[in-house]
Amino acid sequence: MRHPRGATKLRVMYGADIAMGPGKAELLAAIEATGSISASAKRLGMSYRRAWLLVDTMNRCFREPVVASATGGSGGGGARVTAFGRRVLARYRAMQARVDRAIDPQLERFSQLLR
Amino acid sequence: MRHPRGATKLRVMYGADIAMGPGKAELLAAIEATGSISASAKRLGMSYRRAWLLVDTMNRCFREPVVASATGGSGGGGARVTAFGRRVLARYRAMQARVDRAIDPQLERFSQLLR
DNA sequence: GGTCGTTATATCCAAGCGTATATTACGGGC
DNA sequence: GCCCGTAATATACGCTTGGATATAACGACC
Repeated sequence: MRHPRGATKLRVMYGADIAMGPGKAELLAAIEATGSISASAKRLGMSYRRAWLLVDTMNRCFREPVVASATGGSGGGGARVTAFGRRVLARYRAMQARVDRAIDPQLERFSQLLR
Repeated sequence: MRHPRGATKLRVMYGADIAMGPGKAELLAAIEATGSISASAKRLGMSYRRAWLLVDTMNRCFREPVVASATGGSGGGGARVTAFGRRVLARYRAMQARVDRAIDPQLERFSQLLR
């Protein structure tokens, strides 16, 4: 099996930048789980800077923020995925799954052309 | 209409590099039309270096070369898309079209979440 | 054998992306 | 009011990508 988790990567563009993609979806899920950008970055093995930039891009691309963050307070602050953000994530994943299902048999055949 | 030519980009990976994607497909079509890598590069507005690297990557990724090139000779040489390469291109485009059709209505709805 | 246009290759440079690091801002809790 | 951990921001560095340029190799044609 050449593509365990699906070999297609769905990227939804908004102008020049990627509004939603595999990395941003994972990050969103991590923030939902950890309640923190820095903890999510650590979990996903990326720098805090990168994680923050991804969040910033998402918030700029969508009509409403997908992540709401707070500085200070108990625990120093944190970040949470908004209800809107959860909808975005769910719909993105549904699309990704639909693409995978639609393409799977053809991709299997196409992969046989590879080395 | 936010995605005139389809907003999805299908990239087929082979290890670390992209065996086939939108750019390589366009390049393949250009080579088929012009019979030359340099002419195709000019037509697509990319450097010869880039075009050559894309061709090289494709030839390394697939079981058989998708482009056969010749140095010297009448016209200084040239490049042609092999029969195998035409099959690769046709199948890739079929997959891309299938993805677009499968995802179109959902993508339309998803795009409404964007700014 | 010289000419010609293309492939193939090497070198240099600029821009973008990502990491690492440091610093500041923030606000609840003690 | 101080402490703490996180968000937010800035800077420096390395890596990769792609363009511009130069050069060599090649082979049919005259």
